[in-house]
This record gives sequence, C-alpha cells and structure tokens, in this order.
Amino acid sequence: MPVDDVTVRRPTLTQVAALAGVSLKTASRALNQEPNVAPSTGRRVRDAADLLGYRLNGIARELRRGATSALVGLVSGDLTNPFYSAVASGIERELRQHGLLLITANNDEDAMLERSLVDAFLERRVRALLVIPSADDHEYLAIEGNRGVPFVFLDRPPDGLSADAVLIDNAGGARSAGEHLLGAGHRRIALVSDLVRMAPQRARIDGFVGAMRAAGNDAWEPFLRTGVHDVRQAERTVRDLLALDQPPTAVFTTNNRLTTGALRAMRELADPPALIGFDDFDLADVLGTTVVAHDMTALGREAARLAYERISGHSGPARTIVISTSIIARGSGERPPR
Amino acid sequence: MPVDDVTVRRPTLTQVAALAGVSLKTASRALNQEPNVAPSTGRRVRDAADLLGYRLNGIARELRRGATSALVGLVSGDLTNPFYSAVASGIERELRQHGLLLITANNDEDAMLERSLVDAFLERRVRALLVIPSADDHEYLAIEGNRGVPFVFLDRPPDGLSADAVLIDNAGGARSAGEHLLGAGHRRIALVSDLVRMAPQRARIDGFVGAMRAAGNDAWEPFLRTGVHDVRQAERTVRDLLALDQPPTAVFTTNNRLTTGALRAMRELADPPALIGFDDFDLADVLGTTVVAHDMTALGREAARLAYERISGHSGPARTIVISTSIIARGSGERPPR
DNA sequence: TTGAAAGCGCTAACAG
DNA sequence: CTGTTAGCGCTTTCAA
Repeated sequence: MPVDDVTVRRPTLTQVAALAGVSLKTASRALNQEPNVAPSTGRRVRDAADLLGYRLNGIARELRRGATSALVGLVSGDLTNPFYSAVASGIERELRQHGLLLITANNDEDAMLERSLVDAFLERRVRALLVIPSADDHEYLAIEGNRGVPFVFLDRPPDGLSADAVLIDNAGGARSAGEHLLGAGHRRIALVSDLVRMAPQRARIDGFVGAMRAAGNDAWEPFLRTGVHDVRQAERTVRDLLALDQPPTAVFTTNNRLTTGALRAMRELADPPALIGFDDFDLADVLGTTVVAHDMTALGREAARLAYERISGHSGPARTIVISTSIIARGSGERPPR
Repeated sequence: MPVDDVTVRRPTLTQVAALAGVSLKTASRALNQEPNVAPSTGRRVRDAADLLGYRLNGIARELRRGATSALVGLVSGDLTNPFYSAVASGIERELRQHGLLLITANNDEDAMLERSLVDAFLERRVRALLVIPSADDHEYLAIEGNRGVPFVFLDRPPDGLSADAVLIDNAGGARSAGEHLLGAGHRRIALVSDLVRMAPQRARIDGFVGAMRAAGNDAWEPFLRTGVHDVRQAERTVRDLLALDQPPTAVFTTNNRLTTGALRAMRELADPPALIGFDDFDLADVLGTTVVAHDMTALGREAARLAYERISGHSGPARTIVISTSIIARGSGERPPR
C-alpha cells in the first residue's frame, strides 16, 4: 500500500525502548555498541528495533552532539565538465575514508548563486566547505572561516581572506606549453583563453606571455583571444584565426572546453596548425592531442585532506598546495610551422 | 587568529534575541520573514544577528519541523564517468529549483558499500533517494519505500520492490545499432559488452541479438565478448578480435568506456572496422564516431522530477519513464565491410 | 548494568 | 504585534 500522508512518522528510540521493556538510555547504549549492556538486553533491543524498522535519527543526534554534521560541502562549476567531476570524485573518495559525506552544488558560474549555496551549506552545518569559486571576492566568507568552519579553495586562490588552497601550477604549465611550441619553431602562436576574470586563466596567459617574452617573440600578439567561454565560441574563434591572411601556425588553448572547440574547428583540415591544450581529456591519446596535464583527482584528494586536517583540529596558518603540470606530447603540439 | 578548539559554539537565536531585547519567538519570526513583526523590531533583530554573526541552525530547525531535511541523496557509480556526472548534473539543477540539495556518493560498483551509503543517507533523513544501483537485489530497500522515503531508480530497474524508475531504451537502442550495421552490409559483427550482471548490459545484448536474429544472421556469434569492464580490457579485447584470422568487419560497444577502448585499439589502423558505441561522448563528432545517443541530463532531470512529486505527496503506483535513443551517424558506423 | 532528568536550538500552539 | 510554554529525538550527565 503506498503511503498517502507525507508525514509518516518513523519509530523513535523511545518506542524501541518501550517495546524492549528497557529505558531510553539503555536502548541508546545497545544500538550504539556502547559498553555496559548485558548481552541479553542488547539482543532484546536490537530485535525490537528490527521489528519496528527503526533507524537512527541522525538529525537529532547531531543536534545533541553539538550541531555539526558529517557533511562536507563542495560548491563548484558545472559538474558536466570532466574537470569538475574528476575533482569531485577525488574529494568524495578521500572523505569517505573518514566517514564524511559530500554534498555538491553547481554555482553555474554565478556569483550570487554561489553565495546562496554557501549559505545553504553553512546552515546545514557542514564540517568544512570546499569551493571552486566563480566569484572574485571571497571576503564574505571571512567571518565563517574564523567561526570554526574550515574553507578550502580549489583551483582558484582565496581573495580577501586567508584559507587553505589547492592550486594548479597554471603559469608554469602555460609557460612550458609556450616553450614547447617555440621549440618546434613556431612564432605566430595563437592564445585562446577563457574569461580573464578567472584567476587561473590570467595565470595561464601570464605564463604563456612570459615564455614569449623570454624568447623575444612578439609575433603572437595579433593572435591573442580572451573571453572565449564555451565550445561553440572557441570553435568559431579558432576558425576565424585560421582564416586570416597570415594565420597562426600554432594554437594554445587554456582549458579543456576551448581545446574541444579548437579540435572541432580543425576537424577537416588536411594540414592543421599545431595545438596544445591546457587540461588533459579522455580521448586526447586517440586524437593525438598534446596537452598540459595535471592530476585532477589528486587536486580533489589533497583538498579533502586539508579539510579533514582542519576538521580534526589542526590550526596552523593557511596552506597552499600546488599541483604540478607536465606536457604530454602526442603529436599535435609537435607539428612544425607550415 | 586561527581557531584552536574544534567546538567553537556559534551564537544561538536565544543570544540574538537577548541582544535585541526581544523574546526568542520574536527573533525567530523576524529572521524567518514571518508576518506580524514591527519593522523597527525586525531591524533590531537583524542587526543583532549580523553583529553576532548568527546563522540559522538548520539541524535544529529540521528536528523541530519533523526530522526531515532538504537533502536528496544520489548513490551512483564512478562520478568520473561522464555518464554519471551528466546525470548528477541534471538532478542537481532540477532539485535546486525546489530548494533541495543533492548529496552524492559513489558506490564504486560495490554492493556492500552501496548498502552502507544508502544507510548513511537514510540516517541523514534525506527526503528522497536516487540510486543507480550496482547491486542486483534491492529488496532491502522495500521497508524504507513504505516508510515515506521515496526511491527512484536510474538506468536500472528495481528488483524485488516496486519503485519509480527512469530507464534508457537499451534494447531499442542496441537493436537499431545492430540494424544499422546490418544495413551497411555487415555480418561478422563483434559485440563487446560489460558485466552481464548489470541489467542495462543484458538489455543491450538482447536488443542487438534480436536484430541479428530478425535478419537471420548468426555470423556475429564467434565475436561475442562480455564481462569487459574497463578501458584497458576493452582495448585489448578489440585488438584481439581484430587479430583473428577472420576478423569481424564491425564492432558494437555497449557503453562509453568500452567505446573508448575500441577507439584506442583502432587508433593506428589504416582501414579500421565499422564501429558504433552506446552512449554519446564529448569528442565523438571530432572522431567521427557513430553512437547510440540519449539525453543523460534529461535522465537525471526526470528522476529528480519523479522524486519531487513523491516528496510533494504524490502517491500513485510506481512509474517508469523511458528515455529514448537515437543513432547519430558520424562515419564510423557507416563504413562498409572490407 | 541500568535509569531519570536535562537540554541541544529551534518552531508550533496558544495566550496576551 | 509580542511572549510563554512545550517538545522534536537524541545523548550526556549523574545517580541508583
């Protein structure tokens, strides 16, 4: 029979105790494996619980124990992006080892939404909050940070407060991509990047520009494209670049979405330009795409580890972990200039 | 100053009320936008709350309101798989519109772990539970289903209890893949599939076999490979198939992981066999891979919708929604037999 | 080994 | 418009 009323009351510990003919506290002890319970009493209580279909009320327990849950929150961008989902997966695995659960929410790259999600998580009394922030200003989190809810920033450094962070060596990775292309003889190198309000994007641009400067090359400058935010835009941007009279001989894309767009733009070219993309992706090996790779799962794992240490009472100064990058040469980045 | 003690007590509503010089209930009313609060009182309370850095204790509220949270749980396989993350994303977006949050946990395809995760979620008093089950037997959930926690099964039908489900037209999709290859003139078609204990895999095999039977073709039989569970295995399996004296002229892979493996195996072939993969994927267009596509985000969205209806009190019999599939021809599935 | 009483922080019910 | 009282289901004293 389906249940009609929404408010089906579940059996409580009191009812279990009554059925077992013991006091509330004894029932509690028995079900929590606490010592000092006679075996026979324990059995009686467990039988009663089974009979009633009793299940512990975690909410009541948490309230009593100090209003703090076994939940850790993650606010990130679109989980559909494999970058975010790999990070989330790394976090979840690490947390689970400590009996913690992960709540996730997408900020849809909207600063207001992000704030309200952070609020919702804090109201749920999460033990820690992991954020891949879309907003620039994180000052509003400062009060919380000092009130016992540890924050860990992923992929983007905290701005306006001091907090633990796990970052990627964006500048270094982009620099080596630039050097890689220079080394293959390229000069006219296009840089296709996302919104510059995101710190990682700025760092990647800086790293790339640094490599160009160091080599005394300025032939890349006409081919700088920023603010390219989705696959379709990236495809069009690269198409346009390649249609120029003097097209670039190489392209560097600063994240996985942009790389996808570039690959689409180059799909039917007999003699495509060189390409390096920041972020590794699933079929890069099959496509022969050279990338700046980094361990996304490790990024999540390290962030979860930092959070767990704080939860466990660690109280040193804010720490920053930097995940290193490496170029994986698969062909596309090694094509010589035409 | 970093906080040293883990148990930093947050200010309570009582303290806010005291500071504002009003009663507990008035403070509660003011902060919850309830009617019947004088504007000046409201302001005083809000100021006091800001001053103390007060934040509502959602746990206490939930306990009082009936021990049911605004959380919906999702237990699924590896979030690293784009299939799961697309589904999760669809769920999360739909739930958010109703003010519900999503808790996720990976079962790592382990039935025991899945059970304990389900337990953990139920103890947290989730409002609904969405499951992409790895286990076969879901009978242990039956009691819960009748106790007010709605279940929705995704991608795999419930076994041993009656519950809402959102499925993919696995048999239909696989059948049309088979027909597509037959139509291109293939007879020796390899079927590479995952663990047959997963219902969707069985359905896909059945659909494919049905197409073969209907066409009176049995030349595929030597090329049936089941139990192939990861990318590496898939790659080796396809390599082995193609190394046979009489190799298959076409390959059908029954999920995205297996398709990836097949693509790796075929990477360097001058004259690869035809290929159709179940599940669309990100760069399939660039690679020219023909797939059986379906809307994974919609799968999640529909599941969340069903759950929300139950949460809102709907109590009809269990419903099943089937997400349709379609072949997207991109070249690999249209290659003729050699 | 067991039990009684108190109270976590909040909201619902009912007065004023 | 505001306050008082009670109690959600559990764990934590403290006492038996």
